[in-house]
Amino acid sequence: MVERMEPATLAERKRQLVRDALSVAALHAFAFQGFDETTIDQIAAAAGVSRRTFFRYFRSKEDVIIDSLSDVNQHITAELAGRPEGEPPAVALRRAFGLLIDTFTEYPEKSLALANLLLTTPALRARYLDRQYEWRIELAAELARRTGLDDDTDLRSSLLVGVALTAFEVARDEWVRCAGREDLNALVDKAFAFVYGAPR
Amino acid sequence: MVERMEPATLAERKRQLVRDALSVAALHAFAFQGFDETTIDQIAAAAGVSRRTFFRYFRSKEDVIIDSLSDVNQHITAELAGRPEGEPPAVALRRAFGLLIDTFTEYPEKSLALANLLLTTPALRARYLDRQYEWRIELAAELARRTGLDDDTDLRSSLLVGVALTAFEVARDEWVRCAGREDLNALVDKAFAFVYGAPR
DNA sequence: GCCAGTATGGCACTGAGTGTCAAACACTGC
DNA sequence: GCAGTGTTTGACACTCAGTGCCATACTGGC
Repeated sequence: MVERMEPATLAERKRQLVRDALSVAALHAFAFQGFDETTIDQIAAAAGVSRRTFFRYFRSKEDVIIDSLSDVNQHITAELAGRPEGEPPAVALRRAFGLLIDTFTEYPEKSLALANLLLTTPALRARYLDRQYEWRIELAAELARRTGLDDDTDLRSSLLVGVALTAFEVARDEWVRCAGREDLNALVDKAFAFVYGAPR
Repeated sequence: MVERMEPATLAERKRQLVRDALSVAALHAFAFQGFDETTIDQIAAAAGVSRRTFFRYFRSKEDVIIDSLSDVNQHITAELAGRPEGEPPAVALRRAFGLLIDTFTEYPEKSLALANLLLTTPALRARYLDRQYEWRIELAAELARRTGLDDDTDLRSSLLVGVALTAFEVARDEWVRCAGREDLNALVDKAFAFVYGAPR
């Protein structure tokens, strides 16, 4: 989940090493003693760097989590961009979200733990929702490009993305609520079918 | 906007007086020198109280804004609860949001300034979105009660509320984007018509 | 006028986040 | 191998957010 392809230079690989060490230390501390109870000093110490260095890699404690989600979001956006041109927006969005669902169902316990942490820690949830808000704008721009609409004068792409994200989030929340016992794909399908009731 | 009905006891009225003084001082400072640039010491000093007292009225700088929005949300939720039993969900939600739109169009400059502050200040936007998330759950519970559905086992009320809120937010964002030059009611109607496309 | 409850201010403390600077390190051409 | 350049790091100092604690002042009822 944290891994990425090897960069060219040694300096960058070293930098990535420190970043990963901080991520791992942070996630471990969050899981072990809670998010709010973990101080940045503890994370830095566990990763073997100074507090000041932590801030050279992450803007805040929250960003350790949020940044990794942004990577996934980026991935989904790229997937949407790669969907066939003629595909209806709702279908393209559903397919793109499929990637997200795959990462959820591939590591169910980890995903559930992360989602619980995200949704029950106020500071974290706020930052997460903010990130989703920005993502919604990015997705809408991509959808507007796909359909050839002017994103500025037309609300339709924003609405389509907003509705799709709502459907996904409600389905995911339900999946988290039942501790992953229901099938996430089926839940999302049901939610999409409901919000996109009649084809458009 | 800040006003509320006179409480019985004198102590409560006095308390409200301090709270209002802090609100006014904060809003003035935010407008005058920006949210991030305003310290809590400045707000407290401007309101004539100590920093410690500020925290006895608001949990944070953000909460000065967020708390007032929560009051409005509460109002809308009550309106939804009061809509006729037989009214379809989408219509009831649209009518309830009408109250919100009224407060926007009644004080357009103030609302636009507040919305801009809210959407351009990261910390504030995150807190706002978090509040909206909680509100969505409250509205869904109310809608479930109205329609006699079990909120836990049925995603439909959550989805209906989510879709309505998305429609409203996209319309409002567009209204803010065009600096209030378009009619907010018309924008929201258009958004609702699109997301609830076919009757269900 | 006494007593209980509450509001306030002052103080001290922890923790987040930032600017600055000097030392350590790696990478280049010579 | 060596000097020069650019980057990473740790250390220190500082501001500000947020909280606990306690002494004081004010308000109510009796």
